[in-house]
Amino acid sequence: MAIAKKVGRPKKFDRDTALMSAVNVFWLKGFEGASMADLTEAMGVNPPSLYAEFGDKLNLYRLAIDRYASNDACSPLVAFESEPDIEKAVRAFMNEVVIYSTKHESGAKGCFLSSSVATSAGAIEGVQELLKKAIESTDKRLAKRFDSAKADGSLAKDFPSLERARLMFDLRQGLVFRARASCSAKSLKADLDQRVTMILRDT
Amino acid sequence: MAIAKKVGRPKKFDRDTALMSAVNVFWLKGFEGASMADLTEAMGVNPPSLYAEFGDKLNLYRLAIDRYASNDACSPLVAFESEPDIEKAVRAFMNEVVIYSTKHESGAKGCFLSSSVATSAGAIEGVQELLKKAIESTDKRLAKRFDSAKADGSLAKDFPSLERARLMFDLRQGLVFRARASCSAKSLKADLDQRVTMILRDT
DNA sequence: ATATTTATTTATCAAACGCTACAAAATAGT
DNA sequence: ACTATTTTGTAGCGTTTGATAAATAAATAT
Repeated sequence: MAIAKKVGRPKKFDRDTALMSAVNVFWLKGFEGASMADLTEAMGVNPPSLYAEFGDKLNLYRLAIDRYASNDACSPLVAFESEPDIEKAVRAFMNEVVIYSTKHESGAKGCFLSSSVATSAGAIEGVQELLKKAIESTDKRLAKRFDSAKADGSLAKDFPSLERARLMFDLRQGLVFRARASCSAKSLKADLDQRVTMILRDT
Repeated sequence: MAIAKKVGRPKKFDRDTALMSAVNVFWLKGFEGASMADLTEAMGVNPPSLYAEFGDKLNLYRLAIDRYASNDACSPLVAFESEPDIEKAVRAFMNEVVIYSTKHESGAKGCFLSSSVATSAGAIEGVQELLKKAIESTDKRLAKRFDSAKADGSLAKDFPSLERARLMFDLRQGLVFRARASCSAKSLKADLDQRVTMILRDT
């Protein structure tokens, strides 16, 4: 029933595509830095349609954060989860982080949450909570992969999954911050080997 | 000759104090999120005086970034540099990062550069460069302390100072990001011991 | 065909924004 | 005391901003 025909003039835009365009604008310019004119243009949605579909600017922002944070297809996470060998998986994750934060198709550097949304956590209602949830959820998602590796014997039974998940995620923030400051992908990969070892080292 | 009396009505504000107040406002609200009304009020400087002293909003922002980035008194760095024992120094650094990013007197969470300036690096001329310089300078400042420890024999001669400096700084970004999302200081200290070990481990 | 529904388009609105003119006030030099 | 110099305080300038009213267009239902 997803494509059930409705009465009335059809929408000219796809909701999810438009929302992702909004993410890109907010990512590049921040909440206050992104004007409604920027958004309507990038999304291909006129102001009245935008307000009817997404509510006001703040609500659109929250929806954009939610859309981005709950993206199962986040490439570093997918790389980490889909590679069977745990060492290669960790390496693939870090590698994808570098690619993602330096060469995103939208042109925006870094990560939407850590390079852009973080700012608004200081002043905009509800953003802190969204960020916190996203962090906890990512920690858990990373830890789950370590748990799988423990289950199949690739990692020791006492491997501290959650601690190393947090470590991996924190290292990621460092890379992403450097990427936002336009450090080169090459420089970000300098310490990759050592960090993979570090993340997987026995206790 | 610093306090040489000048002709004309004296200024009502101290330049550096006002600049630090501007840092706090930008830290909390971001560049576009901070209005000139917010700034003039927090700084205790009327608009005409502000423009005469600091130029326009963008110039004030650049000055604020520079003031913050070149602060020799940054408490985590000072803690790291002043503690003679290298292990205690690393621990003190991480500990101060947690305190600094969760309990700053201004009420702002995180770090001005990584939680706030990073956003504007996407759209505001010159900010990327300022950020990159601040990162490189901090990497080097941290590495210097490791070099001292190598010189006095506390660390092995082949200890990779710069690599571990980058590691320490990247881990810091992770903590700071969590702090901005209002994670508790206690939760940020959970992995402190393991991370100190990690940073100092022999190659 | 006509009515009903929904979305689009265009043109704006009031409010907030960054910024500045202007006159009063406070200092030092003579 | 008077002049020159500099900063302050107030008020308001022209834009830009987030958001909307009204008319038009495109679909389905009967």
